[in-house]
Amino acid sequence: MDSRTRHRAAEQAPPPSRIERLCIERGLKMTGQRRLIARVLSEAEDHPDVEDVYRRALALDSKVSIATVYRTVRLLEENGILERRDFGGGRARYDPADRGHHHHLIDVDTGKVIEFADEEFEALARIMAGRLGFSLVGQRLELFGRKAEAEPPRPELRRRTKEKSS
Amino acid sequence: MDSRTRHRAAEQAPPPSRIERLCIERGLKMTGQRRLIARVLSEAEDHPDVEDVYRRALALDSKVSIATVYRTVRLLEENGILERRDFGGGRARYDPADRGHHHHLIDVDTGKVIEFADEEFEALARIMAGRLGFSLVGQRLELFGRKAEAEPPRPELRRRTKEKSS
DNA sequence: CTAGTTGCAAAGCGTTTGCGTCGGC
DNA sequence: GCCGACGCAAACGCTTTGCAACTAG
Repeated sequence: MDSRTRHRAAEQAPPPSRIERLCIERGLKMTGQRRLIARVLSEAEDHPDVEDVYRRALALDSKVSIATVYRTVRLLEENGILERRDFGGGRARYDPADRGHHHHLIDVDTGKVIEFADEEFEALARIMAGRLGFSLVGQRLELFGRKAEAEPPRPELRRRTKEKSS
Repeated sequence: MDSRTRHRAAEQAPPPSRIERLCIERGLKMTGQRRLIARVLSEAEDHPDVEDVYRRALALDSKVSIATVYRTVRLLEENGILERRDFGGGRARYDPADRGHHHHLIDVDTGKVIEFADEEFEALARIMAGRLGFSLVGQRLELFGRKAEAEPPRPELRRRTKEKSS
C-alpha cells in the first residue's frame, strides 16, 4: 500500500505549487498569503479576475484581504509570472505566463474563452511588425466568434454589464 | 444681397463634419454639443480618450460637460460610428469606424500608435476561428514593438501610469 | 533585527446616473 | 409641446495606498 513517496503528515508540508516555485526562483519572499494565492492560481484553469482569486483563496484556506490579492497579482505580473488580460467588462483577468504563448477566442454568445496557439500567426505577426520597421516585442490577439451552427444568441451578454465566465 | 442659398454670415452654417453626417444618416438628434463633439472626432487623426475629446471641444468652441462627452461617445459607439479601444492605461480610446478595419502597432518606447491593415491576417483570422468551430464576428490585434535600430528605451513608459500619446 | 508584507479603511480614477432644466424637432 | 439631451454633482466599481501591526529571512 505504501511505497517511497511522501506519506508522512499529509497536512504538514504541502508541496510548493507550480507558481510558488516560480516565485522562489525569482527570490520573492514567500508569506502564507502568497503561497495561498500562488496555489489558487496554479490550480486555476480559467482566467480569473481578482475577485475570483480572492473568493477561491478564502474558500481554500482562511484570512486574506483583497488588497493583498491585488498587491500579489501585480507583483506576479511585474515578475513575468502572470499576464494581465482584458476581455472587456472592466476587470483585469489573469493568466499564468508559464503555459506558453497563446491567444483567445471569445464566444460572443456565451462569454466563454477558448485558448489557442498558432505558429502561422506568430510568424505573420513578426513579419507585419517588420514591415513597419519594428521588431516584435509583444502581441495581443483576440478573436470574437459565434459557434458555426449554434443555439440562439443571448443578447444580454453584449453590453457593458457584469460578464462572468471562463 | 440675399438670394436663395446661404451665403449670409460666413460663420452661420459651417458644413456638417464627416461624423455629423453619419449621425444624421442614423437619425440621431443633432444638438450643438453633439455637432461639436462630432467635429472634434472628425478632425482627430489619433485615438483620443474622453478627456482629449473634452479638452478639444472646449478649446474649439465653448460649453460642454464631460458627462455629455461620455454620453455622446457611448451613443456613437452603439451606433457603430466609433469603436472603443483599450491600449492599456485605464482609459478607453476612440477610433472612428469609417476608416476601414485596421489594427495597431504600439511603440513600447514612445507609446505612439501606428495603424495598419493586413489582408493576409484577415484571412488567417477567419481560418483560425473556423478551425475552432466558430465563425468570426470580430477581432482585436495589437502588436507591441520597438524600432528596429532605435534610440534608448524610456523605461518609465511601461508601468500603469498616465500614458499619453497618439 | 529589519526590510518588506498585511489588513483596514480611505482615497483615486475613469465612468455612469438621477434630477431639474433646457432645447431640437 | 413633448421627448430627449444637458449640466451638475453624487454614486459606482475596480484598483491603489497610507498607516500601524506583524513576519520572513
